[in-house]
Amino acid sequence: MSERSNEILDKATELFWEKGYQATSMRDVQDKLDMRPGSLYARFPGKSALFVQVIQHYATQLRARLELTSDETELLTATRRFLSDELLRPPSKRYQRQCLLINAMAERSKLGTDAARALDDALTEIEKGFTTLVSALQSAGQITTSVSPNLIATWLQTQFIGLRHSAYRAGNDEAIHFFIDKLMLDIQGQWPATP
Amino acid sequence: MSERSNEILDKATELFWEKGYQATSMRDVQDKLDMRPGSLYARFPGKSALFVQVIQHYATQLRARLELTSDETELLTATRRFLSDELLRPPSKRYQRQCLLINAMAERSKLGTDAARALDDALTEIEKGFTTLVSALQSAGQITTSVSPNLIATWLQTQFIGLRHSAYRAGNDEAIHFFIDKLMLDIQGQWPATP
DNA sequence: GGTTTACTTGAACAATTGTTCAGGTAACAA
DNA sequence: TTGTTACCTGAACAATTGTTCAAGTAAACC
Repeated sequence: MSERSNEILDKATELFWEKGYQATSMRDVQDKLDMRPGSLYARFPGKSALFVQVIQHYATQLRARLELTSDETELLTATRRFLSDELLRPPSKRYQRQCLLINAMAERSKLGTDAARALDDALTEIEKGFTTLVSALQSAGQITTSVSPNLIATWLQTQFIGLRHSAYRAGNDEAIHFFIDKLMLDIQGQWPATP
Repeated sequence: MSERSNEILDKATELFWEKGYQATSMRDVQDKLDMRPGSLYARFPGKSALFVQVIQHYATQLRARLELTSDETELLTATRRFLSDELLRPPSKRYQRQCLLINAMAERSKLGTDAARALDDALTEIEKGFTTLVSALQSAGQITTSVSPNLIATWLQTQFIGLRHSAYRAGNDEAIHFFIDKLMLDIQGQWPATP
């Protein structure tokens, strides 16, 4: 992957993240990079293929951040810091508080089969990252082992999705801190009987 | 509002809900209703105005369901039933598991100022419904009063958003039941110090 | 020097979009 | 009957979309 291709991917990620898939035109991408259509199509076969690569890049990075969190020693503290970092993106990059993949899910019907597949794979990839974290927490004796790591991981991802929406909409960040605190209590709290 | 206009609104709601705002063309609406453009534009000034009405209709109905829930005597049971009903929409209407408004939020940048405003208002409207429910729960002594009803309502709405995404993606519904059980424990569980 | 390779340009295409409009129809009031 | 109102038809519009392509450029390799 050449330097230029990486630059294209980065700028395209910004656009797709901020505006969505359909709302981002190839001309938007061209303008942001000062490129002509032919140059862009020489590297990426089309809009859909470009989006697939953006999705994969995004999921790989997010999972990497989760794996990094799972390697720390103070796991609960690390978990809290991970959430804070993701949820409290500064005002200049507020759009990043929403999840690119969840945004894409809302437009799933207008994605080609390949992009829809890539989207599903990306969400599964991230779930794996959460599972690693949950397993680490269980091994360290920080949370219950009476519920399977996969199920807790899905629960955690669900919390994460809800919180990202909330963080995007929220007027001030105090409520977000409060919700993170609540989550830290809940994950250590009581769990229902496993189904 | 005439009978025909209501029919238009219903069909348009289905389309916008299932496919999203941009992905739904006025021709889609026309085809679904076997109408010609002029007939449609005689009743609704344009696509954006149609979407505004769909949003308002959607929010009004959802809030009404919350108010109804708040009127029951067994409030915790009613809350659980509300969640089950919303989250476990049958396979034929699976798209309804996602929230129309949250989907619309992902396309916010491509909405006109009027539609964006309507979207914000709709979300506020629903939050009011949650606040009513939480206040009722507090008055009945079912949950803590040490946290303001508004904050718990926002928390509950956050949970609801995450769960709807999860319910849409989930392969089987057992995990969803488990998450609802977990939510019912958490809402009665420990809460952080209020900010 | 000659040839290939990779990249660029800028115009153009076909399809789809939201919307408009001149003219038609049918019911109802005066 | 006459006029009004409300709705409808079907073709057409201008703009935007993703994408293609013939032609040019410039560095790399023989």
